[in-house]
Amino acid sequence: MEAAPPVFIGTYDHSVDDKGRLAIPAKFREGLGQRFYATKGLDRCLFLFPESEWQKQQAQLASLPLTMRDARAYSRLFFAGACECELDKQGRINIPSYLREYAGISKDVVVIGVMSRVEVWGREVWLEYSTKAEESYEEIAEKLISGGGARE
Amino acid sequence: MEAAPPVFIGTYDHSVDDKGRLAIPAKFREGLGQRFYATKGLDRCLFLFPESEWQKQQAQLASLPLTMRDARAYSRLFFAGACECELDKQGRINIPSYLREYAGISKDVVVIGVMSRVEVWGREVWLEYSTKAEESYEEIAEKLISGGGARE
DNA sequence: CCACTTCTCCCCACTTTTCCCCACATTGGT
DNA sequence: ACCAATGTGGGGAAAAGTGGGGAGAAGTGG
Repeated sequence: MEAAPPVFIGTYDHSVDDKGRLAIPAKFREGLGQRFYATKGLDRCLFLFPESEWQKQQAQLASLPLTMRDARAYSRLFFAGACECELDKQGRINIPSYLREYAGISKDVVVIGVMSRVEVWGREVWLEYSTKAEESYEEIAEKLISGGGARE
Repeated sequence: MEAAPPVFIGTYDHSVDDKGRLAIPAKFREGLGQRFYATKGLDRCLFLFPESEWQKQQAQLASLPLTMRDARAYSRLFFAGACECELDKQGRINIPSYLREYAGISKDVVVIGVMSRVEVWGREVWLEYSTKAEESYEEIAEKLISGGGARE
């Protein structure tokens, strides 16, 4: 049993082969475990959650009132888009076609660690997103770091 | 046990070899520890944080909500741009290619100590930056000091 | 109900990259 | 001038990423 929640960091360029298989970066394998969950993420990427984190997300969504239109819509996409993944002997998973389409994944993908989750992006989608985001990176950084940073 | 946070100072000219390895200045090794973290810093340089300092940054970002677009973008860049580093027997680390590209590092680098963190610069980038900064050194000083605070 | 096609999964093999170790060059101090 | 410590380079073992073939399961049509 591992009580400490895994922290995923780093960027990895990988590729999906003709059979729809994607090798999970070795550094993420231990944290994700043998069996984990993939679903439609925000901003046209895929989220990969380890079992424990998946439970959390699930619990969080379950607490939303059924009456909220947006909550319903989000839950539907989140769960309908989900998929249980299992690593094969080479450390790869199969990404179902509907997830590949959602994320615009054909061959070249970027796998990134974002704290408690792993994200999978189509290469071009990621380049566009990250380029745009970098523009405001320093701006936000200054706010966050000077705001609540070293002191306090 | 060293409770006192390390203070890094000084400038060192080092080089990255063909395999992407960079020798950490001996004076920084104790302060950084055997295992530490590298991230995309501000102004096109890399930050190296000792474990404790990294934890602080991480904790700060963990509290940001997933629902905020800007927060998501920042978390992604921060964690995707991060990397766990470990000193080899010669006191070197491996700098992943995406970090080298970000900082414009090819061979000649400058490693500087800035209080609680260590920074790694591409040589040319550093020369340009420091030259420019030196010109306005006094100017900046006046702003900071007479202003009475860091912001505005 | 049976035969065929299709898809999935598992295993093996190859290529590339990463990591670890040893050896040399250079610097600074005694 | 010698020794010690630091910075630099390279070679070899191990691991990671990638690709392809074949057995088995599932879906389809006769």
